[in-house]
Amino acid sequence: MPYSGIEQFNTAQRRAVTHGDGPVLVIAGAGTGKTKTLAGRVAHLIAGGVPPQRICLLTFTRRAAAELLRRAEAGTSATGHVWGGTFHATVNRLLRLHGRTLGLDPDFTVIDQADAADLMNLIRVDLGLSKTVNARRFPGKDTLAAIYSRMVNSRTRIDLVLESHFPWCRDDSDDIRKIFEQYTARKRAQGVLDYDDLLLYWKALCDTTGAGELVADRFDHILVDEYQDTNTVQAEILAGMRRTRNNVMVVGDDAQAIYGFRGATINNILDFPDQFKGTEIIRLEQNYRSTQPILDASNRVMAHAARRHEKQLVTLRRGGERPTIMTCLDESEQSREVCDRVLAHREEGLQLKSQAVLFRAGHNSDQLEVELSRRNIPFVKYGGLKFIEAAHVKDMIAALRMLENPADELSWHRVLQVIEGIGPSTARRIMAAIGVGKAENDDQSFAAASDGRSPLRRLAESPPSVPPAAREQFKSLRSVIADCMGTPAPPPASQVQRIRQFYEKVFTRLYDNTTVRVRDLEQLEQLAGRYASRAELITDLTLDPPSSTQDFAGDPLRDDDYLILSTIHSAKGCEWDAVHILHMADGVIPSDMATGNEAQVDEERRLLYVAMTRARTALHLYFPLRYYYAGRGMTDRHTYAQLTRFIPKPDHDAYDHQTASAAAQTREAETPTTADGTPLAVDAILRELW
DNA sequence: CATTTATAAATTTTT
DNA sequence: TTTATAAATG
Repeated sequence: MPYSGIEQFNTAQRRAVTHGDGPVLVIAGAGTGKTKTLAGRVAHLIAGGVPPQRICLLTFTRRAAAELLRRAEAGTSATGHVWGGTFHATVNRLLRLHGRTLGLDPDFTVIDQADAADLMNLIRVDLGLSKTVNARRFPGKDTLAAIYSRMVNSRTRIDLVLESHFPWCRDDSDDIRKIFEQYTARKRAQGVLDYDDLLLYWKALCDTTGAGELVADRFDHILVDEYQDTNTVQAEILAGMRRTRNNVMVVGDDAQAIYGFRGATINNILDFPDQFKGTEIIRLEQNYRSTQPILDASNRVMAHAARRHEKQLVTLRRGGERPTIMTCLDESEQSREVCDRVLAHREEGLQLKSQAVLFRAGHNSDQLEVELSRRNIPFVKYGGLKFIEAAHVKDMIAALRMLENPADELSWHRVLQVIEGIGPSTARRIMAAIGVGKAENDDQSFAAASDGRSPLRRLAESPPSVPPAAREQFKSLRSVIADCMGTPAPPPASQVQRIRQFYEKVFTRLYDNTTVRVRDLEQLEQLAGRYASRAELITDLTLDPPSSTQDFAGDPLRDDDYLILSTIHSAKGCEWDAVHILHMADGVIPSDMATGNEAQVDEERRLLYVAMTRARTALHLYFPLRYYYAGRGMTDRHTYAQLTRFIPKPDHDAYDHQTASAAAQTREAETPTTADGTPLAVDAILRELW
């Protein structure tokens, strides 16, 4: 039975949708209907008789997967069981089924990057590497996690990674190696997997005789979205999954590769035809999203890239305004201008929801958020500070994970220290006494604590002594654990509730604005109500966390109109009628931290390209002239910024240049025009005081 | 001796 | 906003 909606696709899209067997590489420029094509492909396969559960659709984010499946469903009747999601979420499911063949306990728990960093830090302290020596500090935990992740994901030797991306850590390579050794050993011993492990285990699974074929044969078709942002391990996984069957479609755009920092490599796209013999290459170059002036400006940004990109997108959308570059005096004027323009667009009939403000780094929108709140303009921020990163949420997840996986050193370490009177060393002592953590590797002291009982039983039956101040709370923690471990175990929501009650007493001492935090945990409790098992709840919270409290169903804001604020990275794959891009200053874009080599600068350039090509009809770039030195206290010391190097003089005719009022006035003030030559900068001086 | 409190310093993007 | 060190406290 042919797929019915085929007439809605152009020729190239149709080739992709109706492609038969064998490998396909789809090069899909920005706004060329990539999502629609992928969804159509899935619908076509199902209509052609492929059982949905034999299709695996790998996407970059969970949001992308949900959107794709929603659209695919619109084309057919039954798509409920397509395996869709991120690489990480997919392998999580696979490992619960097949992990045992790798010697992996299927009850493993997963830690995110922040947890990984915390574990690194734990080891760093153990090894005595956390101290400052000769005014030099050992790399921080986030740096360590970043080095490790890049090393694994690009499968590059540590020396090379340090040399090319973390040159300031070169001298510490021996100690870094020691930390990594311990890190992997402890994870292994404790049944804990980090994000990178998930991918490695998938690859290992593919390489295992028997299990490898079994897993690969689950799927008739594998489709991968955003292939330009996959890393070496992911490419190896794909190869491993397609050793015998070669039905595979990858979709991507080399001009939109923006995840190099995560080990992604453009070689995956370039080498795909070599890796899979007989690959058909399809190019989608017809843009349906943006007006011509917006595309012109975007194409010219890319034209200066060191590595040339073959395609120049063309659009059918004639007419339209040139993008504007709005020069502002400083960041606060930028915030006011953005608000003014957003509201002006709304007057013209564009909903707030169809507009977005994009920026390089999460904190770039801080001032704007204040201004938006002041003017009562509702907004939702993507990719900023996340729900899951809040300390009190981490506390809750640590407690749940400790119950689920009592060997998990990291969680015990966190939970125990919540109690007044228990700090790092008492926590360590307790953990050693019940047989958690480092003791596992240290046969001497472990032998003393090792009597075959689990840490939880030991805690219940022979509790270690604690300082007097901690006794009461320690007792109540033990009773929480007992309640949650009862048989049958209470449902996840009840466990969350029980833990929350314990934390409520503790939070007043630890944090301020306790009420807000407790409310967050109440929402978490509601979320837990949708889960039958604690394991599933924990995994979802780690692999697919609610991006903010607004993500919870039933939030009144959901139905309202609100402006989107997003980092450029998180805006990937999205589109809006009007797009506002903040901080077009050199040093922000490209980021000062990413100008080390040409490859890094090029990635920043692609980042700007991605941001600009999100716009359908209106594109506004904002450029603050002045940047004040960050620091506390009142200081008006500032530097003057340069417009981003990605828009050089010869390209200025692609934009409409405007100057915000205060900036214009300052410009006048800097060229004295009064008769007596007195600078008329009084107003400007006063203004700077605000 | 261990914990808590206070103070000074630091750099981005995310599954 | 987090994080290492020093001083204060139990």
